[in-house]
Amino acid sequence: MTGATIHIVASPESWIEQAAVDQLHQTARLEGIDRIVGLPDLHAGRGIAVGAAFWSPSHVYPHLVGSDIGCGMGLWRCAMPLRKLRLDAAERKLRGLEEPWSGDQVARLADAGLSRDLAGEALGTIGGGNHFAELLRVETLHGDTEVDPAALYLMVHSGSRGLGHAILERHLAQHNVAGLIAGEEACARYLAAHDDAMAWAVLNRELIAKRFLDRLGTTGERLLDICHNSVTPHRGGWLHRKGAAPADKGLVVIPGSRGDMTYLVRPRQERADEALHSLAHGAGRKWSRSEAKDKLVRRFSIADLERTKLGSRVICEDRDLIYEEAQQAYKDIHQVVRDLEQAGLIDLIATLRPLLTYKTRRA
DNA sequence: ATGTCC
Repeated sequence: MTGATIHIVASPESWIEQAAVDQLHQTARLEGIDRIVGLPDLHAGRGIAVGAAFWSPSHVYPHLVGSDIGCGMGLWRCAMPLRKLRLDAAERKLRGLEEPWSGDQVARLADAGLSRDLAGEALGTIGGGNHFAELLRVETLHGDTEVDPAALYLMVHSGSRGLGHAILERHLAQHNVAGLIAGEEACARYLAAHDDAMAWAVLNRELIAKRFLDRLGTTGERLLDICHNSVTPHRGGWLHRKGAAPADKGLVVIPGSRGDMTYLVRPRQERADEALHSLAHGAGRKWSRSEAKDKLVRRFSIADLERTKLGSRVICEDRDLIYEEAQQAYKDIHQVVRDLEQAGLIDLIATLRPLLTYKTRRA
């Protein structure tokens, strides 16, 4: 009945909070959950640990995916070379990304195979929490790679905004946290809505990147887009990823906190199954939002946090949010990536340095 | 996380 195996990918040097491990054990009791993997960025969430993958041969559990269905990372190589970037000018030009996108939503939705009913004010906007759009440059190349060190890069972290939230709310109102049986109609309905939210989130990141690059007077080429909140068919069952990047969808970016490095990595396949074909999706929280605010508000001014230890800039005019999302609230990304490397799950391609992060101009 | 809760 409670036979799920739990495997945590983390070296003894990595600190994993007990509350998160306890949450994995709670989730292991759900009917039909066979295997659980915690990644090195594992941390406690609201009931469900973040940085984990859950496999079931028989059940789909929407609350294991959470409300931000399709949330993930996109990475673009900008047409504008790094040497042309003027940070002061860029900072002035970057504003208004919270406003609704005035382009042809219906056409873009149709291209993505989505109904015009999914148009709305949130499409093309970053949102709150840990979401951002960030300019980066190559810090280090690891071995032979086609990554261009003279290029400027844009990374976008966002999701399905109110759409995924509404899909989960609708499910919970009917079923609470009971699982859906694969093959039954209610399950198919959820999965159809989930897949729409995933496609919507991919389009959202695309539009955010387009708007961001428009303001800088340039264009970009998308190098990758990966979702870290999803449930997908896997080996005859269902693989839920809650803050876990897929290791079977090509290159992956693993972002540090704003103010630390981001890694571009290539998943290795030999031992991928041990980690349920999943990778860490970032540094992982060390402190909850409220802890971060309490600890940091006495030590740092807003101006302090608008410049990071790497000298990058953070545009975040929401003063609660800039404390909640400060780099100090996150674990060490270098250790997280070392753990994945040691576990034989990745090869490093490049380390990317943040230059400017846009979160919100909404005060 | 949230066309977000006070």
